Amino acid sequence: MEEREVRLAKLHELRASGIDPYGAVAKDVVAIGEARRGNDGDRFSLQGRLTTIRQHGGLTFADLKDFTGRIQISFRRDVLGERYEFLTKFVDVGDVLYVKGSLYHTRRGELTLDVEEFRLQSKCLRPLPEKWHGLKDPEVKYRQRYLDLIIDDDSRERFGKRARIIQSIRELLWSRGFLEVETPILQPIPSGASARPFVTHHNALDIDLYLRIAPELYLKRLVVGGVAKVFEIGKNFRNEGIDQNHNPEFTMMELYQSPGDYEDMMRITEDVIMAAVESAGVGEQVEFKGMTITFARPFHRVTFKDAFMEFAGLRWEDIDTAEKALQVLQEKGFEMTKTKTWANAIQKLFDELVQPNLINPTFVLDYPVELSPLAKRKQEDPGFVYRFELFIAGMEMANAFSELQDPFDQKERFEEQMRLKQAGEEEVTLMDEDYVTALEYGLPPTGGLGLGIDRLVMVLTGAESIKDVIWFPTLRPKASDRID
RNA sequence: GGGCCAUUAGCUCAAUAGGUAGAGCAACGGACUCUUAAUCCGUGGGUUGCAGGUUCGAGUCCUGCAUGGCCCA
Repeated sequence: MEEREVRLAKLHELRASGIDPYGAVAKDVVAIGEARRGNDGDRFSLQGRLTTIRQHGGLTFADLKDFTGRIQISFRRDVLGERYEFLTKFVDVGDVLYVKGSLYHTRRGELTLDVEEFRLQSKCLRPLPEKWHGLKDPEVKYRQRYLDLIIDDDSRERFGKRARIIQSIRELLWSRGFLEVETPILQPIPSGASARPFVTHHNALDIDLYLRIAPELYLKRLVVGGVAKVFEIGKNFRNEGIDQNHNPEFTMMELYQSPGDYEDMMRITEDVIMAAVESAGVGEQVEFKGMTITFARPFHRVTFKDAFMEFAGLRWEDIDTAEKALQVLQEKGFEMTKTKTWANAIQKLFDELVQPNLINPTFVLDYPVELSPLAKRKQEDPGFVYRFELFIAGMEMANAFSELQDPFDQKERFEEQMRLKQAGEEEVTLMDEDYVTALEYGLPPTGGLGLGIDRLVMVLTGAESIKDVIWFPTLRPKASDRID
């Protein structure tokens, strides 16, 4: 008889004897983490999942876990009487139990709750993965995250940290007077960034809508409307490949501040990152994929131009035209697949040669206008914009700029993007006329910032794959789970 | 999209050279009132990811497919 059938038989027997294997709600329970702070003699009611059972005749030890921790509990025949037989007959590893009792320390010194009353809160019908070796199959960990969370303490702590990091960012921004908002996820024009969108259809309106690739243009509309300090934490959706740093849906924080500029954004980026570091409970040095990352402000700053010399040994004069940049690309053995523009070439050179070397938090500033259709031109050098990106551990972590205010310049930048699209460029920032109209009403000087939450959590938890910090990462469904 | 690797009991893993699939944990029965990978005695458990092929014989070799991982584009 398979284990599931054994447990099912117990379930039926319980019901036959009038006991509900899915018990009534217990409203007096405290978190296990809280009970662990109690003293000998304190009485607590707990609810948690039984993860191991060690039976010794008339005495049974077991481990009870919830999201806040683990505690040992003990059952004694001389205390429980008939209930003790119920325990040995009907309770299995994996069951969710309600227990009530008092704390003591065992001879070996372990804090333990001696159970006086207990109740089955939910029968577990399937065997749990074995806790000794745990659950290793990454596919199962992602698909059945609940098993991963039950079994793997590291995973549970990692996701706890994720939640705390997000909370720390939210609290920091609230404390500084930023208003938290929600802007459309279903958008008629998926602009605000350059990425391929997901398409969907609204039946009543009979129009295609796109899942947002960025909330940017809507948040800036709010700034036009007078919401001077605003932020949003939420999902963006990009229809691209999946790898260790990319999931099709990922969590972004975007904020806008007016009056503000990219200098302000650098300061607030440091504030946000350092708050996250603190909330994650890691020191200022973090090990990540064999790299040692030091979080110390001020973060290193280097201009886009100078970064090529500092991190790749390339002189700007040797890559400042399409021809020269394409030639260097070829010399270094990289292919140009898309349109052969300077913007593409220089971006590729940066991605391949500079970015992997940006280990400690580094602000790269003053990007070419060709790469930044939404950022404000530098007054003294209009071919470049007041924009920076933050890199940590070779990953793009944040992107920010002084926002482009001029509606005519913005319109021209959009038009240039549409020309590139016509020329075959797949990823462009799409024209949004309604946004240009908003700018005509007047966007005050504004600094804007976008921060990739998942990647930050990766670095702060040592997770090598973005899938390990996303509760339910995108996977190809099994054939039986497709609706087609 | 291309390459490599993996897929065996509920979990973690074995299986010589192609010769009828094993272990630990979990489960089941029993002993045991301070264990924590509890211990001791005993028992059962497999569509070897799926579909074909080669062979007297396939977990093992070949082809295709599926899912995942890593690398590349």
